[in-house]
Amino acid sequence: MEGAVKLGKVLVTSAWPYINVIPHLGNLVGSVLSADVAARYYRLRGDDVLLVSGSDEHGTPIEVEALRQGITPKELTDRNHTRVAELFKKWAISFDNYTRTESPVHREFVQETLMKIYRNGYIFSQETQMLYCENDQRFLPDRFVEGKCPYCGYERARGDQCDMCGRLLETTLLIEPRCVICGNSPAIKTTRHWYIDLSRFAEPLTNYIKNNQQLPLNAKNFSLNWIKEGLKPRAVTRDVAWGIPAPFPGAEGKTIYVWVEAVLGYVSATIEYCRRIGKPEKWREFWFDKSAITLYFVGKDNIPFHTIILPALLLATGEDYNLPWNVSATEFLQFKGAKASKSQRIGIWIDEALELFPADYWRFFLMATRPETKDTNFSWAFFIEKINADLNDTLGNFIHRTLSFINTRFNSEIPQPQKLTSEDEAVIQSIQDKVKELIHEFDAARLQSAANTLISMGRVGNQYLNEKEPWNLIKSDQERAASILYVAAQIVKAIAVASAPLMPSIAEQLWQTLKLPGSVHTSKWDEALTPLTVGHKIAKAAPLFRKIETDEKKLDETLTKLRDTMTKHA
RNA sequence: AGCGGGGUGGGGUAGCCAGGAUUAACCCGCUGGGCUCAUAACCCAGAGAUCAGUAGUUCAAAUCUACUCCCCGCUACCA
Repeated sequence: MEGAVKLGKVLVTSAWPYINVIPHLGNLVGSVLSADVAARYYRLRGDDVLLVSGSDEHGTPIEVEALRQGITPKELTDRNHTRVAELFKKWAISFDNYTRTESPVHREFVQETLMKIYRNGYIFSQETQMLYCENDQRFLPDRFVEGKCPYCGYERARGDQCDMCGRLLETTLLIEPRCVICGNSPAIKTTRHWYIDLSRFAEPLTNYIKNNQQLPLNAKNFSLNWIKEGLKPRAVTRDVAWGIPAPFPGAEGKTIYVWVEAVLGYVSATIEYCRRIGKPEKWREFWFDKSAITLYFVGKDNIPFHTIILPALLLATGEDYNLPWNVSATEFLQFKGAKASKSQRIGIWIDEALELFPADYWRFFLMATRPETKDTNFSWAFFIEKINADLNDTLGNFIHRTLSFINTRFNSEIPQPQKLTSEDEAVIQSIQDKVKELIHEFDAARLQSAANTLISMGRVGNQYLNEKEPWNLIKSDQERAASILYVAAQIVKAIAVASAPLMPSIAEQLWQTLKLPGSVHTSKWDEALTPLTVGHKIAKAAPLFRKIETDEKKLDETLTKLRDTMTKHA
């Protein structure tokens, strides 16, 4: 059997979380979680899948946060990386490699690749003027400078934009500028930086984006527009101590811009994984084999880094890398109408969420509300609705009424059906159609629809049982009742497989209740449509979900309390 | 300001890029009915939307075009 089917290569990646803080649900939904759902789906399809990502840990905001806490940047990111990696495990994110930008493999790969691009003549250096804080001995990115807006007089305008009047600013125009870190007035200082000349890739990038059939509309339009407006050279170096040293001649003391290294991390993480499993050359299958699929899950704020910067870097190596096959870009998950903000306590963080409800509840909910075409809004009311009505009442109840019926009336054995009627066949057909629908949705990264389709399988089951009333038939026509439950049991099995990408532990629990061999996660998608054998004994069913009995107000209070105790421990 | 995305029954969403094979779909809620196997869960029927507005293209527009209003994001050194 082995080797009979050529497996598809699928590299699934997620934008690298920037770990100055723990991610919130909005960070998770479009990137890491979506990537995991997709990866789990492709594994079930039988593809050779690699899910990689890592912590993005360099740059000014990390340095500043470390300074605030009185520790070194490395101490900060060691701690946060460990914490975030643990949390992703609890969220059941099935990374093959969750690495970090401090990884030696990554550092070496970034430096080598940039030197390659440099030797190919796409990188030049140029002097520029930047604000410098003498007190902190640090160059200040625009957003680390505040001052009075020259247009509206707002006292806390940032160096790049005034939040009050919305105007874009030249940092040097700020009245009474001050360093956000220490409050002193910054000076203007000349410095040299290295730039990649993106404009030289305008044509290949345009062709690539136009011809990419998978790319969602938001990513496509945004990217084409960027190119149309004219690609400008982009600095690949920063005057920051905490980062990967720039390898260019004369660039001593400079580090690589975090986004440039983060996107190259997709490659380095693949290399690192393949070395670890003892197949150091295997990474090329994912990055150069033209039949391989590379799938990126990102939030809309970093579309250009994946549709323009990364492809440009890959093209600039001259090595025929695979460019992103799809960049699934989500809009934002808002919280009660506002953007998540740690300081204003708006939002829910991924550590807190798990203290309140099981990971699978969140996973399902987040996919069901995944902001695929527009921003969506988190509210407890909607969360409760999804968990109670969809998971518990529709899906969970169907599974439970079916299995417990088999437990009590058929001695926990899959009953022997008679010849199935056309109505029975129609229901089975309907479930097969749902499974096919799921395949289309997962293939197109339409994960929100997939969550709905999964629930609709429960609806089909509930309708079927209500219509056939096996609880009455069992009194008059035991054999007919047996047929009904046989069919219902097949639907349950299909649900067990189909729910695996979205709710891995619930799916596994169901798989074990059905007493099927091994794990649902090592089985195959086709199992969804393979019937349970007659006489097969199942375990005693227990409800898979519990209804949420509290209300919005109580949940908010619980969260606030939780937050206070967690802060104390931190 | 420029650019991108969005505005769809009371609430939440899909459909729009490739206009019509639908009476504008789905979930929640609401009204009425049914069922009692199941976690007071389930099922059926019904009310409720001229798809932000205006003008246009077309035999045909939620879908394409133009303009207007409102919300979100980005604007290249925040990451």
